[in-house]
Amino acid sequence: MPELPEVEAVVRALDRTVGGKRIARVRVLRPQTIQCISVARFCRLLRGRVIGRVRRRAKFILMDLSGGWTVVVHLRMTGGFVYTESPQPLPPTARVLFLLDDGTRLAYTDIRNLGLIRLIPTEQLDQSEEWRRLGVEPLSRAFTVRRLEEMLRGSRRAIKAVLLDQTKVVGLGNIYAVEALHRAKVSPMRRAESVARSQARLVALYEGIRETLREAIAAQSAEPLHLEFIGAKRTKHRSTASYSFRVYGRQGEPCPVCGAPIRRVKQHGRSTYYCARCQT
DNA sequence: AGTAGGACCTGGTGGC
DNA sequence: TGCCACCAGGTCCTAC
Repeated sequence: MPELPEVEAVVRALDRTVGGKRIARVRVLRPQTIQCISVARFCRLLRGRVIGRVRRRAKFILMDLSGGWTVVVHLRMTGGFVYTESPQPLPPTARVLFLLDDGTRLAYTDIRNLGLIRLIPTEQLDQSEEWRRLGVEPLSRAFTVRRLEEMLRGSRRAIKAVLLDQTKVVGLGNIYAVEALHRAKVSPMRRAESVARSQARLVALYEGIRETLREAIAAQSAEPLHLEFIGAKRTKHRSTASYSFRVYGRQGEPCPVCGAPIRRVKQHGRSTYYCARCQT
């Protein structure tokens, strides 16, 4: 589920629901979810702190706390949050509970247990090696056609692989990389350097990335804010309720642009969907 | 510098 | 119904 638009939706929902509340107590149901710090220390350091702003960097969720600490969450594939009044039952996938002093509680849930939570001093965030390596935010002003050109130039990798590389540009995952390429009419298999050489393709891809992400974010925020079910994944088909994909998951269906059947191939072990007629 | 492949985990789906 | 293979939105590691 979670690529940039989904993480952004979770961040906004969290900011509205738990921003400003005080953490009374923390219960860790699955110790391995907490990284880089002991569970005891994690619980002790969180107790009594007030949750300030909730923000996002790349696909990380950052909850700033009073006293200069930040909770860092990465949802990976199946992480999410559930917010409930105290007596209500918890989902079986709850891994960490944040009990708030107004009697509500926030549960971090994760089916596959790939997600992670850390607690680090806010000021140390920017200094970590991992943070430094993160690429540009695609919706920020720092991301320009020029910047895109620089990151593609000289690379013989497939363009899709570069879009998924979080040290280049952050936030795109398998779905939105595929969607952006379709919008830009660029083949996922085309070498990055050859995209860089064509100004038309470059601009189309730049716009494709931004429009795809903007639309997905807009679609998420058009949905009613689920207070009780923030983020968690539960879908029969893989489309988000109000956002349907142009090509992702649509093998064999007609391309929405030209009608040719959408193909599915494996690239680096992951499914790529594209239209062989209009993406070149 | 690349890529392929596997690992981490769990659950859902479709075929037989 | 049971069993099995395969699939999944992320990232990291090792071996070529």
